[in-house]
Amino acid sequence: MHDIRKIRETPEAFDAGLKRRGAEALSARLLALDAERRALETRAQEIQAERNAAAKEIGARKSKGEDAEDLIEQVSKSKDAQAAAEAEAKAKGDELNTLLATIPNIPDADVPDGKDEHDNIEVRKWGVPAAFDFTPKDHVELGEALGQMDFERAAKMSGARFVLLTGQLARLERALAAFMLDVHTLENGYTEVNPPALVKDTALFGTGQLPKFADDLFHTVDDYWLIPTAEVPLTNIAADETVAESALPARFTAKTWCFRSEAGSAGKDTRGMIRQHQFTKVEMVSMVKPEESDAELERMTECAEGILQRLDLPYRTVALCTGDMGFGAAKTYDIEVWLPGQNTYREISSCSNCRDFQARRMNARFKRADGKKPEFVHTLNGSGLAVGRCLVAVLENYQNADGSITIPKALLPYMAGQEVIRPDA
RNA sequence: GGUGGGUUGGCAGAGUGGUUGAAUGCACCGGUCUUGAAAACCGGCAUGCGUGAAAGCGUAUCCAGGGUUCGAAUCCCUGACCCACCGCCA
Repeated sequence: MHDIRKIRETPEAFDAGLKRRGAEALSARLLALDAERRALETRAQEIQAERNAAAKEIGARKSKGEDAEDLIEQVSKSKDAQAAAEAEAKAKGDELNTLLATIPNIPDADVPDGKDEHDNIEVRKWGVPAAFDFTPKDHVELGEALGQMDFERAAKMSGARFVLLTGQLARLERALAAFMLDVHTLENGYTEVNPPALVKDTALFGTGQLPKFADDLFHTVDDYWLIPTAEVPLTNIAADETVAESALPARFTAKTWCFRSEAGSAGKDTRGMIRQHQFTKVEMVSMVKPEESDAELERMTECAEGILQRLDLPYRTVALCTGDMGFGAAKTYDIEVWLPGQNTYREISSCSNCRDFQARRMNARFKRADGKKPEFVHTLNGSGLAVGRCLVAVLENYQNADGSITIPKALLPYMAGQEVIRPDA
């Protein structure tokens, strides 16, 4: 959500930012609504002030036992005019807010301009894809041959885009998530959270999924929404709160299921575990002071990359261009892991600085020690990592010629002594 | 799901429909006193919005939304949440 006062002050910069994202200039329309709203509000307040004064006078007269009928009659007349002005002001305000709520965040100055993912810029690359002396299989072939990854049975009960992991693969997924959580909590300073997976619409408005992207979400009949990412419950921890400066930075991590309708993705990544309606993800969220959010984005991205480094999975980090960034982000790094089965890098993490965009929507503030007015915090979120896709990466990168999977060293403590995953006996 | 009770400032807690943004206490900030501190005493102490160069002025806010009234923290209706008990339940 944007600050209308800031738009008032620098409308050109606002429109220029929208243009970089491929959106039309809106400041003129916003400022017209804003001016109308304020004029109507002032008029309503003037009428109200007169009525309040009259009501006081009536009270004063009555307490002295005097007659006040003339005033009562006079004041009654202004009632409709006031109600009308108030209603109009509210209508304009609603219109303004409705429009504001659908406007994406403005990209940072250093975000590369571009139309789509082809214009993203690689900022670094880590690791060297292994050379196989056989043709590497993709995770579907590997998992099904192991007899521990079953798309057909999942489809029987749930339809497309679900999977049933069993045995050692189910354990491997659990191991990955536990490993990530341990690193983030024990080494990276994040507090582990086990949050609700069903939330109200206000929470989704706060992080920016609503009102624009309802189609991407699952909605229950009794009006809950399934979270598409733990970013939603973790960031909303700060909603409607004003914390002390000393409480920042606040860092939270959670392993949750994420539920996405994938409404606009029909036909895309239909094979395998890459794009599912339900997947496990370990998420990181930070609330920081405005002057700290640039550094925090770098830090968070390093925390995510650290997981891949310790799993010895090759990856590259890209800076998203203006056209590929999410609604609430001012700057985003995607981390893409190497998948030998697809012979390409695929997104496994996305780390974003939302600045005060979400904080303003959910009213998340902090107060500096010097006692000045509360300010909005800056919020950041990043996957650390997408567990399902990480499982895919482990299978494809650690596969052996016979179809068995070597367990990455970092996961051995989580695998009950098992070093290699083989087909079920 | 049922019945009953509740929701007032940072906290606790008053508040006969009339000049109440709201008593009082605690906390907090400033001052007096003190070698220093404590105590005592004095004063201050909510937020949003509009307007204004500023001081200020106006307006709204006592869970939320409607209503009655010249006037609502106070009366009426609806809803949310909390607490207790009952039922059900991992």
